[in-house]
Amino acid sequence: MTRHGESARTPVPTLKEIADVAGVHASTVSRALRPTRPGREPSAEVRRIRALADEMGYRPNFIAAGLRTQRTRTIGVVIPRLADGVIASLCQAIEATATAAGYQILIATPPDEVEPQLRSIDLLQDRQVDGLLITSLHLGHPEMLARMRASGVPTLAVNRTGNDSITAVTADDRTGGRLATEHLLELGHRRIGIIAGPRHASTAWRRTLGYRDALTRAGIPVDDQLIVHTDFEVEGGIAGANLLLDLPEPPTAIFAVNDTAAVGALGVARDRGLRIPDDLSLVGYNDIPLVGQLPVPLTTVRSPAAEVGVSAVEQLLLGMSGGEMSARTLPVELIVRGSTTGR
Amino acid sequence: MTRHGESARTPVPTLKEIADVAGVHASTVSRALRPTRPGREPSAEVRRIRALADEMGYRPNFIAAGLRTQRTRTIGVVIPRLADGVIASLCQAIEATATAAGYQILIATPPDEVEPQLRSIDLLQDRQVDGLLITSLHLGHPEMLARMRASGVPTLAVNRTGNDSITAVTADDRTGGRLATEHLLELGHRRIGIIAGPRHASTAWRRTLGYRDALTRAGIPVDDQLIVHTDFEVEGGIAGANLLLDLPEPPTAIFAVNDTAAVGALGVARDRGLRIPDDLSLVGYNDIPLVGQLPVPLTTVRSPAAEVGVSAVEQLLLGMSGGEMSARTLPVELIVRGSTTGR
DNA sequence: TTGTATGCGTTATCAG
DNA sequence: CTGATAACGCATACAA
Repeated sequence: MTRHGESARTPVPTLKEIADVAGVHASTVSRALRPTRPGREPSAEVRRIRALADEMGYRPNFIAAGLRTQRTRTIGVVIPRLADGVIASLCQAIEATATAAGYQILIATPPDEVEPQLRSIDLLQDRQVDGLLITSLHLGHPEMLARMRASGVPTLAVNRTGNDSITAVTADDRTGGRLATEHLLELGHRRIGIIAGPRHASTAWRRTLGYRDALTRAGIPVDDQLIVHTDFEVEGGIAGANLLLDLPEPPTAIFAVNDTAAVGALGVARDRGLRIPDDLSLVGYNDIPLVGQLPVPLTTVRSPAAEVGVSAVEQLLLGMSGGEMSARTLPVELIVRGSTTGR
Repeated sequence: MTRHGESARTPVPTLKEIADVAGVHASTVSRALRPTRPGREPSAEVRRIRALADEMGYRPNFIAAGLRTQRTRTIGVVIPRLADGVIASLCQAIEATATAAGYQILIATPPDEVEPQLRSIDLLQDRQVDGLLITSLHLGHPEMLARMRASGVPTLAVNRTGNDSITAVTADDRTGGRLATEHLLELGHRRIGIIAGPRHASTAWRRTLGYRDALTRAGIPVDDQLIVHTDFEVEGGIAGANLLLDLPEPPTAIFAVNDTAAVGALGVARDRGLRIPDDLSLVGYNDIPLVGQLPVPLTTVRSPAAEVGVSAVEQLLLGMSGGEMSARTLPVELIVRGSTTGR
């Protein structure tokens, strides 16, 4: 009877078992199995051992190797809201880049609150990850930094910024927010509402900062009534749009800081009999694949989620090999489609 | 200088270091730190040791413990197409359930091809995962089964079925496909096209099977021209809809086996000047949050992605504790909205 | 190049 | 209940 209670399993052989069959010492097998230095031919003995290991179905035990070398070839990823398509794209890019570099990723996708996220960091560190990627919404939280520092594991913020003391790879959200708003201003809109996402999410507030930038540059005073905070989901878009459109002096255009919320706003417009873009202009953010195919395709800002993931892993790999990680801010692009028009 | 080249890090203390300070043996610390049996008070000595460990910032090393116990408290998840929102929801549910049970998840999201997926399975097994969840599209592939058997690790198919020899937790895709098609039949449609997804994806072909079921029951011969295979993305929906609508005798209704493809079809309808639902009825699949908010909200089938994830982890936990895993097929629900009408 | 010995941090077994 | 010891599987410093 085996540990898990199954019956017949072919046990994976260990180095020692290979060695016994080969008539050499385990350490010899260990050495024979490690990659030959480039340019050098493996000796006949090495080839023999490798063939035997292969035949016996040898597979290295990463746990044992990790204990010995103090390197697990594992990257921890703390990534709340994984169910969101944009976040998932980011995650897939992280995984692909890590895998290509010989790393695996250990994922935690805790709720959007500080405590669970701290627990996630601890758990990943307990598993001796070689590096840590964090897309938390609460990076500014002091305890967060303390935890990240504690273990000395190279840690990088992805898609978010917190404190300056942690290196971050993000998209240029502030510019994105400004581009979206400037586009509406150029079309002649003067009352522009913004569905601004959660207060504690740096992506959201940086896009909102860009919105403020644009208005300020245009000499238009910022009306705080026009800034509504909600969540990133469809429901948030619905709630936000209703708040804005119920104002005594409602906006003629709405900028939602993500596409999902923009679609929620779309539903509200539909229910109120407002035509897009004639009665209301709408701008989203992220350019998720769906929004280009809507009956009225959505004007939006394309944010390079996959590139952010790739770049983050690259920086982290650098950090893990003793180098200095540097912050990256990747460019975004305004995609003008049919949901915005002049007035 | 530490391994990774940083300077000042507070090294995490080991059991031995705690023991030295406490003036006891490491094994005593180990025992003191494991949970007291419920109902029993921890002794004064145990409390003293725990307080000291806490004060010194002790964190258990899972790698070392795993080597010793042969249990890593890790579940491997092979989950292609993670960038898809539905898959990501499934993944998040898996993670949450696993975390709640004290497990972490190691993720691989390989491309939709056999070879990379086999590699993913091997890599996860090399890391001594205690159990394996696989949402591969290629579960039928013989090599796939061989690999899954090889290590004796409890393995479960999620969201897919392959061969009967592997236990699976899925949604009832066949019924879903039938419900969608029956709805269109009841509305009077007789030429119903289906954007049927990839041939090798069991979810897709089971939904297609349900489509065939419905037609057969209604005594309507299946016209193979009306079944077009594409991918799961927006682009697939566009290509599929174009193929169908270019037929000499085009369908009056289209059933897309996922919402994303349905939105692609929506774009095609828009470009061709076809009104939904008057000129063309459209049914999707999954009920992603967006589609309820479209100008014409989409009729679709709600598939319980999160529940599938939860149930899969529950079954796997059962299997890992020596029990017998059993197959689950979770119910789906037709959601009728505005994109379908009679003719 | 090969074998020997040691240790990574933990837990299980055994004797006291 | 505690301490000592061994072992998990591997990698490496050192000696041969």
